Amino acid sequence: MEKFTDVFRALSDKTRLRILHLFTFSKKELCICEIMDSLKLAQYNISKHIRELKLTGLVKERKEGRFVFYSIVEPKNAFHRNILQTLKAIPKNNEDIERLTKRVALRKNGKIVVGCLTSMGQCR
Amino acid sequence: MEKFTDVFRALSDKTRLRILHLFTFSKKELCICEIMDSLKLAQYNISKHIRELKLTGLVKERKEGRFVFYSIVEPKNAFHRNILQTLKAIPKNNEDIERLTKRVALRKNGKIVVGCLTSMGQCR
DNA sequence: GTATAATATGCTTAAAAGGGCATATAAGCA
DNA sequence: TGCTTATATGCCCTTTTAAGCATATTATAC
Repeated sequence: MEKFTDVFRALSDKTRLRILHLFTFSKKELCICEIMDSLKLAQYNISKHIRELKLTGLVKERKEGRFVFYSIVEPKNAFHRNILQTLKAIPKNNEDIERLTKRVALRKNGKIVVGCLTSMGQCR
Repeated sequence: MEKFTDVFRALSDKTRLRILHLFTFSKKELCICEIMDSLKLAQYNISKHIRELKLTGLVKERKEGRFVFYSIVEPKNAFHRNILQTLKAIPKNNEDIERLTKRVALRKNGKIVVGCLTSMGQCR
């Protein structure tokens, strides 16, 4: 039961929902700098929230060089599937999506070539 | 968005999930004393948690004399429907269900005739 | 190796949440 | 009216949580 409440707790935060929305919209792996530029939040903030999402098993990571790519974990049971379905029913923040679209467009052949643009936090 | 995070927050508590499970299992209106006897928790505790569930729109109440009957609100949108679907995918606490079954069996023609049995809190 | 960029994390503080307990409110009944 | 029972709520205390800030870690490039 604890595990289930933990998932709900992870979803009970506005920033974490915004992060998850970026994933479900883009259907891509995203790195921290892309997320922080999309949400206009500090780097440490994104990192911490992503950590929560990772701990509850909603998000996974893949390291590639200096970057870490995060993405949604494919559901492995009914509960998990229902959670993702539920997320789809939540209206997304349009500004976030717009910024994400622009940000991802800066990739060259899928590779990140532009670092953090936002000067929030200390990532530049 | 706030509204959505509030629903998730409401579900991020073990006791509240146990309460909701009683409703989804019994498909009935339940009163506080039946819930406290089923979960073996103090009355003030149940009252407070039910209040949260009411505030987030997951549970509604109907007053009947000295008793207040609570029940699940019928979903009115996709998000709400998905939430209830998600709850179904969570394993229930068997002891709770067993106690609830016994407790509800004490009703006479659907009327509550036995008050709080649990001596927790101050309901008796 | 050194500098730099991406990400993680420890510390502090403020706000929220949950349990325990006492008490308030409200309705039925003697 | 006064008592009892069902439910609600205010207060205290402890724990958790999230943000801010500084700093640590890791990998790349020079």
